[in-house]
Amino acid sequence: MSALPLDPSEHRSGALLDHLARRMRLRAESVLAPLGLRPRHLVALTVLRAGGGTSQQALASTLEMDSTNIVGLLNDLEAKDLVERRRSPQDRRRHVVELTEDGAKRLKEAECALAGAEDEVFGALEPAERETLYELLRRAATTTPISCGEALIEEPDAC
Amino acid sequence: MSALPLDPSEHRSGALLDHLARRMRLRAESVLAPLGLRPRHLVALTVLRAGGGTSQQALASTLEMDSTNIVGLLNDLEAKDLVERRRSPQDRRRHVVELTEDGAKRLKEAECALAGAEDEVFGALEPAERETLYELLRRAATTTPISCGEALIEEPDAC
DNA sequence: ATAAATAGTTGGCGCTACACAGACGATCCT
DNA sequence: AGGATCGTCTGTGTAGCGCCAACTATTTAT
Repeated sequence: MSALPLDPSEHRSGALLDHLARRMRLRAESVLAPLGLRPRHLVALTVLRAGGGTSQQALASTLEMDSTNIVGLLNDLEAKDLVERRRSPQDRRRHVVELTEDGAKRLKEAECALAGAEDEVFGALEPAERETLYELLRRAATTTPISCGEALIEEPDAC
Repeated sequence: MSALPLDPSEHRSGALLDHLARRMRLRAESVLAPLGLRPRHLVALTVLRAGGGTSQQALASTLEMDSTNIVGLLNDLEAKDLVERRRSPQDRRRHVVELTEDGAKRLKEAECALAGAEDEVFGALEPAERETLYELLRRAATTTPISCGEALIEEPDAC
């Protein structure tokens, strides 16, 4: 298992990711509608659960969204008491955004409700494989991109 | 490997998938722009490469897009000679859509160009893990959802 | 042979997501 | 005091995309 002729040169996951995300999102939309949530809310809640209390601009950076649009997103979530905005004691300009208990519960409910949708999309994978997939995605998601200096150093562009 | 205490009950990949797909798409857009492509074109080309010659409505079903929008998508690709529409000899109403040589080449170029973007998004994963991820995504993507009767039979909704 | 169904195309309408820009209050840092 | 920063609000523009309707070419069913 050492000198595999592995040539991952063209094994780009981007398009597949896009494709599957779309499939999931389509299903998620209808499943989540009765819960008053949208896919994008789920993403925010998930990030919030993983990251704990973060400022809004940190959230904007993680979500890679414009901060002005984060406002509306959080307004939605706060109106439903799924999220709480508290002023930071250190810097009172900042809002520390945090998941409420209700938010965590609702997130869990939503995830539960999504089981069927995932069964459809990931039907080809066995439970253990899905778990592997989840783990890989989770790890990739919980690291801020570009943060390491890698991208700055090398840019070979030679495939 | 039987009675693992694995509890994947709340390990839903949907949100992570969405999140990472967004990150990739944002980067892909700028990387692909010089090639005259957009993320959605990449998805279509990828599906086409995997699936061989398919009718447009089959493509619409795979991509889970409205068939009227498939037309424009294919117009783009055909205008660039990346894709070919031929009438099916069996059923002359149908268009058999197929990747051209140029299309396959361009797709490969695009994938090559996306290497940097993936390095940013999947920086947390080692090459072998990325390969695993790719393989899981590929398998999940190359099976039509709902096609099996699974989803029709069971709908427990009890988590 | 005639009717009905199907594949693709075109055009238009409308909604949603989002980026972007401008202006504002509150607050921090010099 | 003055400038930078965080969050908020509002408005504008654009892109993706679903959906409806009409039309042609073709197949299939009666």
